[in-house]
Amino acid sequence: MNTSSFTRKARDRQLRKTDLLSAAACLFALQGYHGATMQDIAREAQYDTGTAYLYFKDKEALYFSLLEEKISGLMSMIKEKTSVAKDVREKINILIYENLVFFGSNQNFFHIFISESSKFRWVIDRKITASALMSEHMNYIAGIIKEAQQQKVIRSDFKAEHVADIFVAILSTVIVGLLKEKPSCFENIKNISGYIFDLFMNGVKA
Amino acid sequence: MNTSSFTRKARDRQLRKTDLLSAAACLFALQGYHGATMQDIAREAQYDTGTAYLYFKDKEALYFSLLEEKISGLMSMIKEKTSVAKDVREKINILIYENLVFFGSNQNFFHIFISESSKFRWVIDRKITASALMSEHMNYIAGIIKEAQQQKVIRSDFKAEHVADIFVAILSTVIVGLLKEKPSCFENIKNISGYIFDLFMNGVKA
Amino acid sequence: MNTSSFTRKARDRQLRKTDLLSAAACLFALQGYHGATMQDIAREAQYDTGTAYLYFKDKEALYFSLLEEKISGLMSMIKEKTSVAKDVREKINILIYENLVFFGSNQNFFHIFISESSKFRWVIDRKITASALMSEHMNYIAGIIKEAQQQKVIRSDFKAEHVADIFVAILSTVIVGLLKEKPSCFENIKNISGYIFDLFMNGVKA
Amino acid sequence: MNTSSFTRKARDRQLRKTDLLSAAACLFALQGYHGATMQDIAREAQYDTGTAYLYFKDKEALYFSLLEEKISGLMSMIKEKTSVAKDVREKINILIYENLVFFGSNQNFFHIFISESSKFRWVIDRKITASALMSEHMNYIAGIIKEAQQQKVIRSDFKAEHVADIFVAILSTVIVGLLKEKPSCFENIKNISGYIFDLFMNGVKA
DNA sequence: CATGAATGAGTGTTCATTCAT
DNA sequence: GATGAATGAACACTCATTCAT
Repeated sequence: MNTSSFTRKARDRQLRKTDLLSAAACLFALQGYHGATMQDIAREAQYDTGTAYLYFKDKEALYFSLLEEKISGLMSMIKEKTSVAKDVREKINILIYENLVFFGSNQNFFHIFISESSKFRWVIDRKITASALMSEHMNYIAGIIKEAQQQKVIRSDFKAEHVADIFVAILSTVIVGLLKEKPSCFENIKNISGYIFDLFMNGVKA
Repeated sequence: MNTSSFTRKARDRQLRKTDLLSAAACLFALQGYHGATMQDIAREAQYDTGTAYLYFKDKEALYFSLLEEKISGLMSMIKEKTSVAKDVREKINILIYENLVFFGSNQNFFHIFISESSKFRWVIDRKITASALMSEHMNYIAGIIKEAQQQKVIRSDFKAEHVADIFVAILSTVIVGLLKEKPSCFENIKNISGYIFDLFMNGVKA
Repeated sequence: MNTSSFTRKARDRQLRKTDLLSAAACLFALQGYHGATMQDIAREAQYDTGTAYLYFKDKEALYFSLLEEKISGLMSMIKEKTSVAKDVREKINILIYENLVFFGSNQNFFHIFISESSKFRWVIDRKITASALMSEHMNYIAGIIKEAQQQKVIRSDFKAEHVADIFVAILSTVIVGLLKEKPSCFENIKNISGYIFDLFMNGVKA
Repeated sequence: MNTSSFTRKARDRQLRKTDLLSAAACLFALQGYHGATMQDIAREAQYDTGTAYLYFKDKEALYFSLLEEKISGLMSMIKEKTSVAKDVREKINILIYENLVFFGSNQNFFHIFISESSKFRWVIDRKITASALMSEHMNYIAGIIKEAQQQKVIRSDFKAEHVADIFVAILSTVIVGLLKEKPSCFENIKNISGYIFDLFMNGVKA
């Protein structure tokens, strides 16, 4: 009984957090970090202002929780899917494909993601904060790139980390383009994946 | 006499504006648009709060002036330098080189530039503002890409605008990498330019 | 339960508003619209700065709420009391009497009222705002005057609206005199009413 | 030479003051004391901001100079014209007539005048200032009323000061009405004067 | 003396955060 | 735990006033 009650409590708590994080994703994406107010977010999630503070220490914590939740979701999905790849080329293809799938169904979060990518550091109230998750994510990709370099699939004259950055930059740029044109066209993802892989591997020369 | 006095006044005015724009570049880069206060910016430029408002209608105007001044500077430099290129490959090379030169000596502004690039729209106080300058800049690059496509230098299966976006993304990513590692290493720009051109044209395959 | 809780909340809210309106009446009367700061008003009502904004959108809204509340209070009292008058002379007498009673116990507001009466228009930040309430009040009085004109109690060679203006001017002037001399002497209102009626009807000739 | 130079200087100085006072009259009338800025007033008079401070200690001084200049102009005119009256009834008639003439050609100032009349006291920056000129003006009128009372032209059961207040209130109210309807109809002043005298003396009864 | 740029204190307003109910 | 009113520090922006030229 205790256990189940504890479990239910914990589950409820997680439920509330998820509600708030969804609302936050929506509003941070639309209005930016500063433009979205805690009251707006709470109300969007159909809670009251103070309630948000029962689940998140402050606005920053809410923001980083959102980042953390989404990125770790993306990472675990990627890890799972890439683990079955027969070679590193397929791994990269899966990486691209899964990113497209993920951001296709997390379009709000994508806005936050790229805004975050473009930051070297996070400054709030003169206090610098870094997003550890973001680095972890980049490191994982860099790991795959390194593997590809060792297998002579990818040139080795650049550091894997840099190549990873460029990989993400190209991927993000294509997604931005897709979202600008028709947000719903995340259907033929298979094709788009292929294009991106081609672009990344072979560049743009004729 | 009148003329010289007018000239000096105009020059002084421009001087003050430049002071403020430099301070703004520094603080907007470090703290972001919302994080930087007008008071901080004014004080950084060694003026008083109200003085800033003699030169810029409001915070937004200061921000967009900064954007405008820098981007139009970058654009005019690029236009001038690319105009002497003997072919489109050289044009692209110059484009890369001049971007590196420019952002090497406008590192503060670079932070703002990429943060701005990553915005689909600008939301301030629920009012959406678009940066026309940014589009103009991208259009110019897209023009060069289109030329390259017509001359079969760049593949034609992507729209020029998308290729331009990817070009800027790769360029920016490399600059970010350079700034992260050693902000001063903008010396061997020639080499770096070559790498970027190669990356852009041929991709990362081994 | 819900109902009572709702009622209490609504009542509390009204209580807060009333507190703030009283403080506003006091400070606007003493310092004028521009002289009184929101901080002063809030503090006078023993709230903090931001609290005032929970109840009134902005300073102007607070000011006009005050105007509205008081004038509509005055009007409804006048309407009620004049409705039982047996003839139009008595109506006018009641009008005078009730004005004296009202402004005797709303002396702060009286300062605002006459300052407002002396305005042709309201200019805040280059934006013109008119006080509809004030016109309504004047129209009601003009209605009574018109009645008196039709019953040959008041001369008909002036437009009722102008006579109403003069009526209010005389009334206000007498109240100003009373307040200047001894703010507490609103006791023998009956007598004063008579004097005013006489003055209004018969003028000052010997 | 010294003398004439001194004279010219003094005259020039007076000229500048007059320019500024006219501009002030216009802007204070239109925008109110707080709404009109020193810069606006100076520019309206075609001077620079600082110049205004060479002639007036501060904004308040400018405002009160305006009041003083106009009211003393009005008073001296009234004194001159009433001095030739053959009896006190004619004095009062002249008083009315000259007020209409004066405010007809000083419509801007009239707005300021009535706004000032409706003030018991002047509060700027928590400092109370009284307008001595205004009292003097009222005292002069009260003197005429007293004379009329002694000559049994006006009833003696009210204090002369109160009757003077009522006199001014009626006069102002009529002027407000005229300005509202057609600012230019200050032509048939003779007629209007007669109406006002009648109203003041005999009231509004049929 | 005239100028008008610079000053900086002060205002209205917002919003992250707290806490009594 | 949930609420949402209260808080108060912080911000953008204004404008009377000064002072170097």
